[in-house]
Amino acid sequence: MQQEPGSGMREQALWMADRCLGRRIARLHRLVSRRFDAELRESGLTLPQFEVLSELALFDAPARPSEIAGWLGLERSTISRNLDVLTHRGYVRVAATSSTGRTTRVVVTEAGYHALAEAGPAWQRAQAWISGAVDADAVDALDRWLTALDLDQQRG
Amino acid sequence: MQQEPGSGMREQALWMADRCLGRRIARLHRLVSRRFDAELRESGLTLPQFEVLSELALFDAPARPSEIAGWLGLERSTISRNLDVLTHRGYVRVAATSSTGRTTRVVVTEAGYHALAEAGPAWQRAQAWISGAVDADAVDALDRWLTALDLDQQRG
DNA sequence: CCTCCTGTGGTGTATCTGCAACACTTGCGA
DNA sequence: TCGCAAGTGTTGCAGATACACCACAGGAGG
Repeated sequence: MQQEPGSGMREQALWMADRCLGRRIARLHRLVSRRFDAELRESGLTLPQFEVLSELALFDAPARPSEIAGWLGLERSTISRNLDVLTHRGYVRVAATSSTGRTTRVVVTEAGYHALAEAGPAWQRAQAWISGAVDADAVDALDRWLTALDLDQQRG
Repeated sequence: MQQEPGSGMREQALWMADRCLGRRIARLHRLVSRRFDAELRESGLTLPQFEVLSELALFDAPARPSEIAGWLGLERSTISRNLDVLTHRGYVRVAATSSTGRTTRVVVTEAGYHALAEAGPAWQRAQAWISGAVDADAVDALDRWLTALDLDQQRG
């Protein structure tokens, strides 16, 4: 610190780099995302599309696009485009529109449920690979993390 | 299952959607990534750039691009482009090239360490937000997950 | 009834990533 | 020494995402 300003900087940089959570979570996401995409490719679904379809199926009622965006942590615009794709394929159906033609509520069609079911084996392979790598505690930790961050984000 | 083929499909789809790990990890990544990018923006670094710089700093020796790609779970091509950007900004320096001009080894420059240190406060805000959401066990679980998947991927 | 204002859906643009393909290098065995 | 195979850095291309922005809807208040 006295004669070597670079030395202190370097120390701090290493400390940050070593414990950076963003780095680790991003790496986990890339590993998992690639695996899911590779497995799901044969079914024609990407992971984000699978996510949208899943959330919509879980909600089990006509949902507004902005709701879906909030659940998934995705941008509203991204949801809008993904819904376009899914609607075009017949997996999702517009349940209500405003007077100007904007879609206000969407639901999963029978074909959508069928696509999800058809992706089952591929999904299971990816899921088994990931869940088999660790114990159940890790999954619980992941869920706690998500709910905590969600609550925190809603407040601020 | 007898007269309602859609019923069984729907059940399976909900089961998958509910426990899908890809969905949850992707959501966590989006939340975390957005936060880091937002905080780091003022320092001019994106999360991936920060990751590359960090790994390189941790390695503390001239590293080959493909090594970095392996550590981060990123594509070689993505590393190549990010290194271009970082080199152009002076944060990274090419330490060795082949006869055809390909970069074979890179190191962090003094300016790179300086950039990392300068991003410290912003990084700490994002890091505190995320790590403050859960207990230390979750971080351990995350690390276990990464090492397990990494080992599994190296084998096959 | 009108105006403001918040929230929402959609579009344009820039950027980034991965995949596929290419050129080159490195190391091994004939 | 000469191929041949595996690995590496780079680039073209297609796809997806986020941010900024715009147009519209639904209330609150005058």
